[in-house]
Amino acid sequence: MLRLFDTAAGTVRPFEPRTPGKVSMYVCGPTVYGPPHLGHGRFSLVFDVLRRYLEWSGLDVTYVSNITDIDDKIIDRANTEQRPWQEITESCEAVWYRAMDAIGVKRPTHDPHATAYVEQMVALIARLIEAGAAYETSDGVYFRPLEVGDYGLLARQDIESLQVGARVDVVDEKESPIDFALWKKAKPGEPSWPSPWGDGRPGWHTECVVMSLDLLGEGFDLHGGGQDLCFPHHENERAQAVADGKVFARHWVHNGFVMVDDEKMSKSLGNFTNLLDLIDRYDARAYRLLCLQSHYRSPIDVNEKNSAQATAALERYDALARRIAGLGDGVPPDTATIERFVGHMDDDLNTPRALAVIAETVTEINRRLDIEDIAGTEPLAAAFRSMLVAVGLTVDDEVAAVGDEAATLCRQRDDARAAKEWARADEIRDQLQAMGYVVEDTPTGTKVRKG
RNA sequence: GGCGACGUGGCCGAGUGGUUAGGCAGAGGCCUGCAAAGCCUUGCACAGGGGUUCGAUUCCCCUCGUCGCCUCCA
Repeated sequence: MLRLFDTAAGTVRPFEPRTPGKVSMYVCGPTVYGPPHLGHGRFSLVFDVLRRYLEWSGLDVTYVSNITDIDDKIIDRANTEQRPWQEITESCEAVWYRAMDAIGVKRPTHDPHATAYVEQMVALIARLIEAGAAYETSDGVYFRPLEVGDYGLLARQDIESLQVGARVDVVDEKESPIDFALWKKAKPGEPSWPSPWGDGRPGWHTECVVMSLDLLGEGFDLHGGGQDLCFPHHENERAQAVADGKVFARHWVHNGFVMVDDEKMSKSLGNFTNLLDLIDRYDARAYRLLCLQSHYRSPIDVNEKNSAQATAALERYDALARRIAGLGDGVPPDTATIERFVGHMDDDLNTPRALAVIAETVTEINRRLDIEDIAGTEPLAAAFRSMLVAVGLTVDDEVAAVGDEAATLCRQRDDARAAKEWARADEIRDQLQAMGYVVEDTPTGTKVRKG
């Protein structure tokens, strides 16, 4: 059984879905005002791995991840660029999904947009006012965290220290510095929606409360995001749900931060924090492998060296995939291997350990193939493929189609080698390498692939 | 000021009170016509100082260092 760290409990505990066999998870998605960065990439990959692993385990997963398309930053950008804000949100969303597709993140089951939920948000805010958890001021509606008994649960701080530490400017009409806006009354020129408190727009955190409960229902299984979302975002979502008398998420999962090399290095790295740049420079799978190589709750450092290392590691998987093409199809995966893998994955998603099992399996398969133990290889090959599916890693087992010219050279080289004309064979190899191919001799003749 | 995380061999990164993580890179060997791929072998590792213990990298305390959060950040 899967055990996961739960931020609210502060400890690893069993992950028990509300309905056996089904999992409902909500992962806070992007605010669409700019290109996705490495942090977006990490949380997307971490929760994609979790989702795939659950599905691989036979569970039916409903995965909801929102698109926040109402936000001050969107409005700012629209004003700065003199463009309609919808144009910004639409183009950013397109870029977002392009990046997600590139790194192999499955599309969510539902991707609710904040703009489609304004009415429900207004209704929630009205109920919160009625319940005494929120109050209207001249510029909006504010929430009173002090009304929520266990406020600070996710932040792991008590409410007093939150008040003492609050760095926000105290707005005159706010009762407490920790109160936050649920509704912002519109200023001239701002996009707005009607409400009992005048035209305006939703404030903070409300959209996720409404959308998660609408699509997943009360007491949904898991709510996730980056560690920076613990507070204030998730804390405030939870506070609103609690104040509304709702049972909210049963399990809170947060992934660690992404570090990029310090300023000294970043100069040479350029705009390295942009996810699209990373994909551009390295194998698109490399970032997933990097994320898998460290535990999801640890910080990871992304830099050129790590990315290059991950890319090199992928080649080993690809090489094996080519070697076992056609082997092990329809054969049950090796039980002992899968059990070890599952044991590590179930242990709070210990992907580094799980990856070690995969690496050991690769070695074992190669060893058996070296001695032509095909029968012994097949269950391991099946296990290898299965484990990759579980973590969402793809391998390239295609011997890439090569041009006619290269194919001809391969045949000529085979002829030369058969005739033991080594100088001629080496010459042709040099030629192929100059064309950008990696040349390998195999029992079935010269094989080339793009290096 | 408050809360929290972390410091492991050339690099990345798991883990454990006494026994091999794993990957990448390096060295040697096997295989190969030579390579490539693959396999085998190989590396005073656990920030520093105390303490508990028969024994600590692993538990406790302190120090140093790095980092995150404390209301609009994934």
